[in-house]
Order: sequence, then C-alpha cells, then structure tokens
Amino acid sequence: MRYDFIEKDDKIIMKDISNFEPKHVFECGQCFRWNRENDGSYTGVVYDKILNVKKVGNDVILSNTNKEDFESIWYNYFDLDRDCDEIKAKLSKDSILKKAIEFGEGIRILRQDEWEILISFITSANNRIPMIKRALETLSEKYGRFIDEYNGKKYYSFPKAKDLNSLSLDEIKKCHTGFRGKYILSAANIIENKEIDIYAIKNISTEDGRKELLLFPGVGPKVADCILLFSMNKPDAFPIDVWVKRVMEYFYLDEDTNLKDIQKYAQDKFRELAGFAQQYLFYYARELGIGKKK
DNA sequence: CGTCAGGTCTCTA
DNA sequence: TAGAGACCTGAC
Repeated sequence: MRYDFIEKDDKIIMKDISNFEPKHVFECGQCFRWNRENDGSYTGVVYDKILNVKKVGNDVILSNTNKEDFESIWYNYFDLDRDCDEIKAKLSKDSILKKAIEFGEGIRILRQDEWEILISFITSANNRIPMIKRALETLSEKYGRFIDEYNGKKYYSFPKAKDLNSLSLDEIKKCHTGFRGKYILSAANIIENKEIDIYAIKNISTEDGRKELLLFPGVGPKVADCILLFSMNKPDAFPIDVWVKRVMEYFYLDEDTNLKDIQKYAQDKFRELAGFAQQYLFYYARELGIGKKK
C-alpha cells in the first residue's frame, strides 16, 4: 500500500498524505453525488456506503467507515495506488500544465461505478451542474434504496438498472431529467436485456470501449470519454467539454478549432496521461473562467 | 421574457 | 463528412 493509515472509532486517518485535496477531488467535475459540508468536508454516497472526507492539516480523515471498507472499497475508489508524483513530473514538462497542476494540487481521478457514471454523464448533456445533481438525487431518492441518516440528512443509493428498467418515460422525466429521460430509460433497458455488458468494457482497449459506449443513445464522444476516464480506469481518454475546448484553444490552438483536431492534438501531446491532463486543465479553466466570452 | 447550460441527434447539402 | 437547429428545464 502506498499510504499508511490508522483506524480510530469510525474513522480512517491517512497521515501526512500528499496528492489528496478533497475540494479538488470532488469539484473537478468527475462526480455529482459528493457535497460540501459547513466544515469544509465532503459527504458522498458510493454503492451503499455513506462516507465523509475531511482534510485536517496534512491528514485526510475518512469518517463513517472502517478498516475493512477502506481496504476493500476506498483504497480502490480513491485510486490510492496511483503514483501521482510521477504523473505530475511528466506533465509538468509542459509549462502550462505545470501551472494547472500547481493550481489543482491534489486532484485524483476516482474509480466510480460504470453504470452510475453512464447515467450521470448522459444527464450532463447540455445541462448545468446543479440541475444534473438534482436529477441524480431525485432518481436516487425515488428509485434507489434508503441507506441511513447521517448528520441529519437522509442518504439513498443510486438506483440500479433493474430499478429504472420497469419505469415509464414519464416517471423518469419527473426526476428533472428533461429530454435525456428517454436516453436514461433506454440505457437501463440495454443493460437489463444484457445487450451490452457495461462492466466488461474496462477490460478492452480505450478505442474499442469508446465504440461500445457510443451504441447507447445519448452517449456521444464527450460522454463516452467521461465514462472511460471516470469509471473504467482509462487515463488515456480525453473528454472535451466546453471548458476543455476553451482552455485548449486559449493556450495551445486557434479559436474555433474543431473537436476532432483538439482530440488528436491532446492525444498526441499527452498520450497515456491525457485524462490526468484533462482534469487539471478543466479545473484550472473553470475555476479561473479561462476563455469564457463576456 | 429571452438566453443558455459539462452535448447529442437529426436532417440537409 | 460536415454544419446548422432542436432539445427539457429552470435560473438569471
């Protein structure tokens, strides 16, 4: 294990940890079900577990958990085996990324559930982050499973494909999903009918995985790359949303470069680390409003 | 009241 | 193969 930890009460304390900044991890655009608390910590639901993550000095404290879950779930979920120093060193050779990395120090790419990420990023298309979060929370409250109450709030697991499969389109649209409702429903149908095994895609190449994901209605190149990067451990995927487009054009390319050319440029430049570069650039661009017209 | 948001789909040339 | 429009919805 790359990180030492101690167990105390219902907490796991990772001492003197580097490359783990909760704000940057949970607000770099990869997840929607982690929320900031008044004390600056973050609480989220993963599978059927509720976890709170807080940084205190140089320690990261995971609350409402235990050693068994840390070893079987959280160590993998937070990708704690990753050598972030090596990635940062390689990417820092580029002067722009060097700045983005300093700015987003401690970003980690989570290893999230494939199905949940598929639905989450289908919901993200032409949408706003607060609305995406609301839609996913409503789906969970209505069709997920009640887990527990934690610090006065109720938490629900994300619904499974079989939970959504039998619903009507109207029921899904009542969860604030809008025109994406039909895509969510058909994704549930495709998974339940075993037309596509979403959990097998991580075992094939990034390129083949992308092709497979594009078979889902509502999944285009950007959403497919998000799924590959955020749930299938494919760090060479490079999702291009409006922010990444802006930041790439601002620093590296001409204005109005088409998406395919940006994609090619990024893959050639960042290669197997493109996804990590994307996360740093995205966070940098969005927090500073780089390239935003106005 | 228009505008627009972490894109994708559909239709046209 | 590329480019323009439409698209749920609700905050501003």
